[in-house]
Amino acid sequence: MFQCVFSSVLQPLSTSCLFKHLFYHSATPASQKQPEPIYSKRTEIQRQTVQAHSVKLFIFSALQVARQLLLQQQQQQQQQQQQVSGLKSPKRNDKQPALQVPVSVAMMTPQVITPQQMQQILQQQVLSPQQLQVLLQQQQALMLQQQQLQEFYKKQQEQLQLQLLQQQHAGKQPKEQQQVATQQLAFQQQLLQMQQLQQQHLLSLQRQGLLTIQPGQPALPLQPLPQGMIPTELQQLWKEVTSAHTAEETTGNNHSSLDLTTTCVSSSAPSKTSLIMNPHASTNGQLSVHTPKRESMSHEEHPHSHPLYGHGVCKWPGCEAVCEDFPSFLKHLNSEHALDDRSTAQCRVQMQVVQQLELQLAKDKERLQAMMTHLHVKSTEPKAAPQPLNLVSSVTLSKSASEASPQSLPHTPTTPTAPLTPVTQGPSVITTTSMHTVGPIRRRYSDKYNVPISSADIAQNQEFYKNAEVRPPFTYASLIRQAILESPEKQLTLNEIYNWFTRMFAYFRRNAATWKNAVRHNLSLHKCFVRVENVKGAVWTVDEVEFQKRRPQKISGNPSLIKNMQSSHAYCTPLNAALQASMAENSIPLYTTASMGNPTLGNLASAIREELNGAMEHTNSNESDSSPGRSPMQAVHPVHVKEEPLDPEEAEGPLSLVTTANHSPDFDHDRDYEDEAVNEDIE
DNA sequence: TAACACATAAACAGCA
DNA sequence: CTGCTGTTTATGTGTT
Repeated sequence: MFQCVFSSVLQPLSTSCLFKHLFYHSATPASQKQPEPIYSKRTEIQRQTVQAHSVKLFIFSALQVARQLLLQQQQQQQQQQQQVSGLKSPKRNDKQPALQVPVSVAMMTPQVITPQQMQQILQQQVLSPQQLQVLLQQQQALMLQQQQLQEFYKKQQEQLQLQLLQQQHAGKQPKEQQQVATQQLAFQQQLLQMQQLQQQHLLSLQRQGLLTIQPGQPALPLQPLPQGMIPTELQQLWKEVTSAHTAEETTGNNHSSLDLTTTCVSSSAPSKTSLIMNPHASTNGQLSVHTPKRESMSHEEHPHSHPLYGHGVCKWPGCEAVCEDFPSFLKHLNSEHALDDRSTAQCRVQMQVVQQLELQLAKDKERLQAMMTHLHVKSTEPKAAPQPLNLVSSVTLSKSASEASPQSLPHTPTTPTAPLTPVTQGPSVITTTSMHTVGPIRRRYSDKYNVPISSADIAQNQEFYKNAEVRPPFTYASLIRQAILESPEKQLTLNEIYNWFTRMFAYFRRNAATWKNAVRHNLSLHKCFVRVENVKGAVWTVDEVEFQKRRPQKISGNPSLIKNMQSSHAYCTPLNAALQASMAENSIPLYTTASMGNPTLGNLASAIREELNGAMEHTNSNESDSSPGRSPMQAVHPVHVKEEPLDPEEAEGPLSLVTTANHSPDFDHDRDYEDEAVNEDIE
């Protein structure tokens, strides 16, 4: 369960409802402005962590030259002192007596060799002087790390104190604590990663035989951060620390021998957090070759490669503000996408989208593997580039992989918003939120090769297309038909079709003029769309006969596949079941009849049946020259034939299957339906 | 290369 | 006049 954190709403939400709910907040103005965008802050967090790490190693490298065995005693003394003082900075104890946020001592405990262990090692006399030196050097590095951590944490404590006081005066609402829980998690994760890094070092020492840990000694006291920290303060802390570490960056940036990204991904940390921390890591589970530091530096050196900026347009989800240059984009980013309720919620939505995509990708990969195994096809799935999920994507991959695969990295300068880019719809349709879907670029492919699958694809990726600004790989005609068929009365006004587009596809929430024009154009152009005059206006219906007529060219290849489909004697029910199973398996929350007031699944299933029938019908006609005009809907999906005279030019005799049922005088029902759907969405 | 399907842009008309 | 709706034409791209 989630809770909507918008200022006007505090509403418990399920995961699926959250998407819908948040969408209707998209117009909510930013309630408060803070200077730093979330993504930048995350990047800063990563960068600072790595930088701190690098600096520590650099300092250590400089120091180690002068260190000799004499350091043993000093180090032991140092450790003993720390143990006595509870490993807390004395200054912090002095400064934070009352309001100090509890800090886990264990978290601050370095994974260093205890004096007992050191003594043990020395007593064992099993180490050569060189080994001892190495050990001591490593130990020293850890000590430095630890000191850095302590200082860092102390600084945070101080800042936190200040922020607490400020907040008490400002009287901020407590729900803000939830709004930036993501940042808190990220911060905790970074600290945990630091710990794990130390842990890895310790383990490596163990592997080298340089260190033996006593059985009773907890080797890996990994403990989470206390939950007492207030995220808003952490934001400020990070900012402070960021500025404080800027000097270090200039000195230590050449010594980043340790990459926290590795720790980030290889650790058992939840991938969710990993994604938060490293948006550039491939969601495919592959490691990004870019360290966070390089990433942020690249942003500084090549500002136009900002993942949220491209083609002069802000790429923030749901935003398409035109920014002429990068500074204006930064200004826009800071002003419009500051750390406020909306941005945080959008960020969460994005996280959910990515999570869902990952889940789906994993499952579909598994499925693909099983299919390939079953079909005895050698798996050509490369491990370097994520493959598209569906067959539609696979079809397009051969053509578009070279240009689209870089889209899996947000670094690419090419950016979404195809309609804004007049050149092609090729790589531009992929957004940073849709790294997996490299494929569905050319809608016509899907329409031509996989019409039966496309509807299932719509259903299967419904949530995806609703939230990710990816161009759906379906033609306008298919989408319009889908919209009309999903309506309870199989008829929609133009405006309702518009609403369906925007509701079902995030992609169509921008560049309205373009796609609306295309919708109108398609409605007028294709005979399969029939305009029906009504008392209160005109509605559009689908003439299935005409729609099927334009099908023969669509499924042109792979007759064996179609034959296989035909051979399935009762394909409808299994398909429907498979569809539902697939949805359930992928844990994709779907509209249900109950939640939508709109039997989407049923309509989709019937649409699939229809399209399958249509495909096979035309295959039959191709093969056996059977009558092409007969609509499969007559057998599978009977509809009510309205006798009311239609447009005489469009009506095609008694076979016209225009679904104009229930033309009640009170035609406001359709508008009500829209509103109902919206309400259902919110709930 | 031609035919076709499709997307996109745009002009235009009718109407509220 | 403006905006919406609907029609039509032109153009470019990709596929067969």
